[in-house]
Order: sequence, then structure tokens, then C-alpha cells
Amino acid sequence: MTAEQLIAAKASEAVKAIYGADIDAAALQVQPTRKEFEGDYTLVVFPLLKISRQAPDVTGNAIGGWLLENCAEIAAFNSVKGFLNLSLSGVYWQEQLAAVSSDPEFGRLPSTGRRIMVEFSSPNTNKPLHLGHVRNNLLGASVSDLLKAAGNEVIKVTLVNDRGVHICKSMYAWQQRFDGATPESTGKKGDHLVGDCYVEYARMEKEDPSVIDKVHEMLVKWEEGDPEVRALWEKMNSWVFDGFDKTYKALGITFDKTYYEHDTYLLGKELVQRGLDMGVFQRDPDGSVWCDLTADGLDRKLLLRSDGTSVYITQDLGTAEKRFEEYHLDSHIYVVGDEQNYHFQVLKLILKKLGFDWADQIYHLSYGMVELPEGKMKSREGTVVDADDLIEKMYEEAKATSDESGKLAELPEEEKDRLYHVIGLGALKYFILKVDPRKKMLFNPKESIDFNGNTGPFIQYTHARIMSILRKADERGISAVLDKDAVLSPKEVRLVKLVSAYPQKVAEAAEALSPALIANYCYELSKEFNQYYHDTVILREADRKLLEMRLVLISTLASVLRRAMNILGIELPDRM
RNA sequence: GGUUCCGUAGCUCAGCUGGAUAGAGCAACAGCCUUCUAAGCUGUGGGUCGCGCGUUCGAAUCGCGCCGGAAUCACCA
Repeated sequence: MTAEQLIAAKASEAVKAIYGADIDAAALQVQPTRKEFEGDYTLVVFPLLKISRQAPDVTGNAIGGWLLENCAEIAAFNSVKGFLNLSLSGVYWQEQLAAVSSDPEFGRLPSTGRRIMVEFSSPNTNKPLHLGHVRNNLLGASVSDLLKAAGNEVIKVTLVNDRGVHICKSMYAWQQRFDGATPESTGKKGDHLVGDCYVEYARMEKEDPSVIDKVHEMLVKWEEGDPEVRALWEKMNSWVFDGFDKTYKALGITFDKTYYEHDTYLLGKELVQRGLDMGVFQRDPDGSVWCDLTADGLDRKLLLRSDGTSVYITQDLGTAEKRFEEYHLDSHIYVVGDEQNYHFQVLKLILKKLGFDWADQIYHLSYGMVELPEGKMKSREGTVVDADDLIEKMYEEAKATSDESGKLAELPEEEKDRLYHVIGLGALKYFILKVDPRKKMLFNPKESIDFNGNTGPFIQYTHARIMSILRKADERGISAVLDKDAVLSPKEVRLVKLVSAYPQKVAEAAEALSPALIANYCYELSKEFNQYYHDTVILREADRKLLEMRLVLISTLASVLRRAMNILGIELPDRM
């Protein structure tokens, strides 16, 4: 029986005891709320005022002062201003701790039988990844893990935008201005080298706007399959992929399947014909094909250019259909910035018009842009925060903080190095994931990401502290055992309460597609533990049973923290 | 101009499926290391929850209207 059910079962009984047996308790509709005040659970007695109207002797706020003791599992029962606060007994929470600590699958929700595809990252192969991509990647990866924890089958995919005018721009600049430079010859990471080409192209076009014609020529050649252009394209793309692989590896990002746009950009053309046959699309005199969405409050949307070539959305229509068919998806989530809200609104609508009943299962996880104090990042103005630089900077920061404390001094260099990475990445990932995905977020490059307070390292540190206690206990031959005689203190009850709320948090976060809820939960839990740690010296406890119970408590806590932080892709070190 | 999203402490953010005195962190100030890791803990100061009206016993939370900001509305992707 969950705490909620237990409380609900006792609610009518309790209210009856207050108002007297002649009141129909069921009619009172006592509703437990999730809010906590003094008690574990607060019951809001909604019809209180209705009662007072019917029975003037019971006024709205006059139930204060009632106290019900030892109502079975309910240890304390008091009421304030129409709110009834119930506390569950310590025995209840002791049982909860026993249940949680012995469940190796705790926090993994039962299978929903649903298969969900999550598309994220989807980079262009003409420049290196920046902070905006980092947010996208981290969100996509953690939302995937979150959905898995919530009992879904998840397929992580990315769609690499590896063709088009923008790619030809980099290629053209390389041909003209880079004198055969390669990642090897320059010692530059491949994606950065190609990014330089792209920047150089922008300069070239400024000097001589006619270069765009050359680029278009190149694109035509690419589409014709010109061997020379294709060879250059493949060469430069491979440089970029090598570079991306390193960044993905550093961030711990993986995909189950990678789609390439050069394979998919022709998809969707048959759908255009189908739409025309169904009468939901129209062909203009110049040959272009449109979908009229004005009746839905939107504009006309182009689906096929007058020359018969497809546009961005045409491809998306086609890939969506292909994926739902191939994988029998129950749902498809696109992790894409909120600047494309309109695009996805249109995409869904058109799919519906084409008669696909799965169109409603398409979900655009629309996240806010990462902004700098001076506004949006602009590659032309050089205000882009590069992903590789940032990761490196976080590593340096972790190293500096760690060396200053001297806590890792005795560890071998290799291990220290690994920990700097874990801590630096932990800080970065947590910084990004703790904010609500839908909201835009601010990053100030001048102030480095903090390691104190509500941060990744704070939670990692909490974990390291717990592990340190467990190591010492182990050295002294003390093991974690639960005994009925070991009574939980109020602070310990708080901790057990938080820990046992974890599955509920996973469910909520998965429903909201918000890793931020998990991050906040981890913070709350860590903060609570640190307070407990401060005023309870566990290893000094003389009562052996109490000590052993506390070891169970903190190791369970550490384990739940690890599971939760793993959803965010953050590793918790045993020492730091 | 149409549509959508956002506005909570000096800064960055929680809270938003209506509930009790609106919470954290950072920054500032004052304390706590002969005790399991001070990346920690405790305390002080700091708020017309953008503004107004409405619904309700009750609104940061729901509705409407303003004000301010952002995104978007391409034969770009």
C-alpha cells in the first residue's frame, strides 16, 4: 500500500472522528494533496464551508485544535485552518526503507509496451558543435534515458544534415583558399577545419557576392553525382564526422541509428502525389505544389518547388512515414529548438490531412535557445561558445578546484584525470539540464559554471561523502543491516520519504519530458543529506543496530542518487 | 500585423494539474574544520510573483485585457 492510498483510506475515518459519525464522510470528498507542510500528507477538506453553511456550529476554520492520536498507522493527526495534517508512523517508513533497499530495480517503472523514437542532435556538417548543440544533445540523451526508466522502449536517432548549399559553401572555400589543408597537415580537429572554411566563405561572399553562383554550380554537380565533387564532399564530411565523434564521445552521447540526409532528402515525394490525389494539396500553374492551411489559421505551405525538387518539410513528411512504418512506433519525439515550432505544427497538420492516424503521436520537444548576456550566439560575430572548448574549460576548472583542495593528491595521475573529466562534465551537464527545457537559458562565458550550491559537483560531492563513510565502515567490519529496533529519527524519516518518492518523480519527469525535474530531485535529496551529515556523525554511533540501519539508509540514498543522475548522464564518483 | 512562448529577490533559476508564512543557489554580511571529505553546514539582509480586471472560501498558479521581451510566418534548412 502506498502512502497515498493509506492516507486516503484513513481520511474518511479521521474526518468522521472530527465531525461525528452522523456526517457522511464519503460525501466530504477529502482530497489528499501532494503538498507537504508539517505532516507527511495534507488533506484539504474542500466542503468545509459548505458544511458550515448547513451547520453553523461548525465554522470554516474552526476545526483547529482537534487532535487524533494513534489512528492505526497514523501517528499524529492535527488540523489547521481547514487543512488536516497526517503523519505516518516511523514503522511505516522503516518498512519503506527495507523495501527500497532490497529492490535492485527500484525506480525502473513497469513496461508500458510503448516504443518511442527520439530524434536529436541532427547537426550540419559545415561547422563544429556549439553550446546550443550541447543543450540539444544532453536533452535528447537524458529524455531518452528518462523514457527508458519509465518503462518505454526507446530508439535514439539522429539525422545528419550532410548535403545542401551550406555544405557546398565550405567545399568551395576549401578549394579556393585552403591550399589542400587537411586535419593532419594543420593539426586541427576536422569539424573545426571545415568550420573555418565556412567562415572563410562568408568573407569571400562579402568581397564578391557572385561566388554564390559557383556554389550553386557545385550543388548541381553534386546532385548529378559528379565524381570530383562527390569525392571532395566525402572527404570533407569524413573530417567532420571524425571531429563530431570525438565531441560525442566526450559528452557520452550515442545513437541507435544515424540517418544521413543524402539518403533521405528525396523521401516524401510520393506523399506529395498522394496529397494531390486526395485533393489536400494543390498544384500552382508554375508547377509548384502547396498545402493550404489558411483554414487552420496558418499560411500556405510549399511542398515541391516549381522545378520539382523537394523542400525541407517534404523530406520530414517522408521520413516520418518511413519511421512509423519501419519501426511500428507508438510515438516519435523530435528534440528541436523552439525556433522551429511553426515547422512542427505544420508538419503534424499536413500528416493529419494525409490521413495518418499516428500524426498525433508526433511530439516536438521544443527547447529554448541558449543565450549569452549580449543575446543570441552569432557565428559571424565570433560569439559562439564552442562545445570542445567548453568541455576542455570545464575539465581545467575541475582540475583547479580539485588540486586546491588536495583531496585527490594520493591518487594515480590516470585516475585523477578521469575524475576531472567526470566532475567537469557533471558541472556542465547539470548546469544545462537543471533548467526547464522549454525555457531559454542564459550562459555567461565570463563567469565559469559554478561548483558550489545547486550544481552537479555538489551532488557528486554528496555521493563521494557517502561512499567514504561506507568504505570506512567496511574497513571496520561493519555492514549495513536493518533491524526493527533501530528507530528512525525525524531527519531520517525525511530522507526515506524523499528516497521512496523517486519512482513517482521518474513518472512525472517522463510525463513532462523534463530531466530538470530529476535534477531538482537530486538536489533536494543531496541537500537533505548534507544537513543530516552535519549533525549526525554516523560512524560514531555507539548503538550498533542504529549504526547498521544508518548504513542501509545512506547506501540506499547513494544508490538512488546514482540512478537518478544516470538519467542525466552524470556519473557519481566514489571520491573527489 | 497574425500565431506561439516567456516575464518570480541584484543575478541564475525552482514553485504553476488553485491551497497554509512564495523557495533555493550565486553575490553581500556574520558564524562553524582536535569529530565520517568545509565542493559542506548555520544565520542575517533582500519580493507590489510585469500591470489591471475577473472566476473562487482561497490566485504566482486559471480566464480576459494591457505593458515589456523572444521566436516564427521563405521556391533556407
